[in-house]
Amino acid sequence: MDPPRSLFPALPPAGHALLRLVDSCRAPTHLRALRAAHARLLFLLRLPSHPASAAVRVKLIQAYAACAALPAARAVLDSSPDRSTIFFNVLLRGLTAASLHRDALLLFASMQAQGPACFPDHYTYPLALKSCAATNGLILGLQIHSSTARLGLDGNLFVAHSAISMYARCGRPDDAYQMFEEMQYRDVVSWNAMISGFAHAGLFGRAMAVYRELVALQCPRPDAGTMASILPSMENARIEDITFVREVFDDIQFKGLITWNAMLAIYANNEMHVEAVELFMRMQKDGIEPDAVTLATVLPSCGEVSALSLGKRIHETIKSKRMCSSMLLENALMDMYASCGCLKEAREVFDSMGVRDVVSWTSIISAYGRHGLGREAIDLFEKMLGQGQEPDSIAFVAIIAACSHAGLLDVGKRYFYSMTSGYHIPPTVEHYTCMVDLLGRAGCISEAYDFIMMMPIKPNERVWGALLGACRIHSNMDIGFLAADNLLRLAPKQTGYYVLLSNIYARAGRWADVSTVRSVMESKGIKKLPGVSNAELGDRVHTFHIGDTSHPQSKMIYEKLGELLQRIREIGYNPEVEATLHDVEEEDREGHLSVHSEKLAIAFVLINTKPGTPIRITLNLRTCGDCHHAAKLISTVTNREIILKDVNRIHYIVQGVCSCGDYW
DNA sequence: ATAGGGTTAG
Repeated sequence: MDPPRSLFPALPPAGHALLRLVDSCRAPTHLRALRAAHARLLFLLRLPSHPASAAVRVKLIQAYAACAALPAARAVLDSSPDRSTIFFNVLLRGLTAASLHRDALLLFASMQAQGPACFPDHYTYPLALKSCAATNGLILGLQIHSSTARLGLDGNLFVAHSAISMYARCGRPDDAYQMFEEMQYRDVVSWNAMISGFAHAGLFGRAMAVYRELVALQCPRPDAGTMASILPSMENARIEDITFVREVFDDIQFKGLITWNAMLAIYANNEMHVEAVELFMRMQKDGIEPDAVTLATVLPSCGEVSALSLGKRIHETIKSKRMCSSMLLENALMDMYASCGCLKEAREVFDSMGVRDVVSWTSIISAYGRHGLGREAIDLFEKMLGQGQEPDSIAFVAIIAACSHAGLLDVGKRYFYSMTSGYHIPPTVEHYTCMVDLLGRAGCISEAYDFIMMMPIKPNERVWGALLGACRIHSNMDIGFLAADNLLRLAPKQTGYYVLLSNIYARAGRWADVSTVRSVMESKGIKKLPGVSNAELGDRVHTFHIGDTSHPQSKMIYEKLGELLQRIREIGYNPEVEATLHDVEEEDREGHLSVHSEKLAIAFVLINTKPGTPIRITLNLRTCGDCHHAAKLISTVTNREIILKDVNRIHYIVQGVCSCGDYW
């Protein structure tokens, strides 16, 4: 579409064509074309004297900013004799879009001195307030907000919304809410600003309350922005809130990409990976074209439910749309493949990458680590250093965890100590947890305990949990009880710890402590996370719970499982009653063990696939010793590879041998 | 010719 004639009175046809070209320059790769068009415009119009000059310059500033060439955009502004507020507004927009908020605020501050033609207006203030919010600049934000009031601009919705957002993000959520309540007229963005404001202030409950109030009002209607605004409040959300948001989502008439992407992210952030995958499938059925954000959101969920064929289809989509230049997607692909046990494919993605960042390296290092291939992880870490890529805090978590999974005690320790000595990266509680794990699994229980005692930060539940797990493996009850008591005192949120605690105490006959565990769980309202296994078949993910009989093929699955258990008993399987991590009544133990969700999922895949097809299962807990043993023997008698991803690592089982070396 | 809320990895 041509720009309005009135703004470009004396522009020849060639000028219009050039302006269209300028408008189409929206990415750094278009910069050459933009410079060329700029040069030809200069020649054609003999800028700056041409009557259309101002409007052309505004377009040039906009285009340079969109191409991330901010100095060039600035140069156009500086060289304009006829500059006015709008020039500054456009450049400000470019700076805020590039997150250059300090530069934006400096530019804003310079406007006043340029004279009345360049005074900030109702377009300028929202941008300036946004930069205050992003830089936590409450004082400046207050000053700017009071300027808008002096100029009578505070009734402008754009100004009001950016002020609400600024207050909420600068630690004044109550002031934000007061402004919101005092507004004469509110549109949907007013509500969205308040919802996201509370979210960014960490007040998730208040964000949800405002969200529910908006929905109850029926007017204005929630939109894509509403979905995106509630998203950050929905980490570990209550299931009724998620269901509620889903209903709102279903009611949104014209769902754009952001609406879909936000709903996908809500599922993905709440461990509802099957729902995320199903929503993605529905999205495709409805003919909505996914973008890079969609795919980066759904790929981790594919990994979490072993949806390898969907993951591969997404990979094909990425290739066919030439999205592969996006590092974000390549990194997500590596993780998806690794979670599905496809180390080779993960490595192929890594090797094919033109540019790699620390996230890419960390992804491939942790892929090897999760597979128990510590040596390869170390080689890659060293290669990363050799190529001049600086490791960061998370890269060290990955390499120390890799050493831990492979039992490489000394190397792991060396990496831990090199963090502070070589890289000035202070270890976080994550690193300490990995170290306790590393020491504990290697059998250095008392060293691990001393390590915790000397930690400069307060050990959390994961640290004590790692020690307790190690004590269980190595049957060190003295330190085990110390760890257990500390863990119990922290009233951990992860339910798996209660099972671990309960078992430890029960094994020692400390029944009083067993009932304390139960009462702590009850008083904190902690419900056991039910064990769930997932397996993909065709274009669906099938889910199994412990003792599940709801699957249509349930009868066949149990028959198959009975047959399998019979066959593996013949080659030495004996249910490890004591090793169960699921707490069940004593007399029911052996019966219960046979129906752990991972066993059901294995039987299900065996029934429905051709001989030799690998069996990919994911489990949302740590696999228990009994299922691990059974899976190894099943892999032998059925001649199948079993790839079991649990919360901690990947068990790649071939002919009765697991990649974890029975050490997990 | 310009402005508000908002989605993506280790």
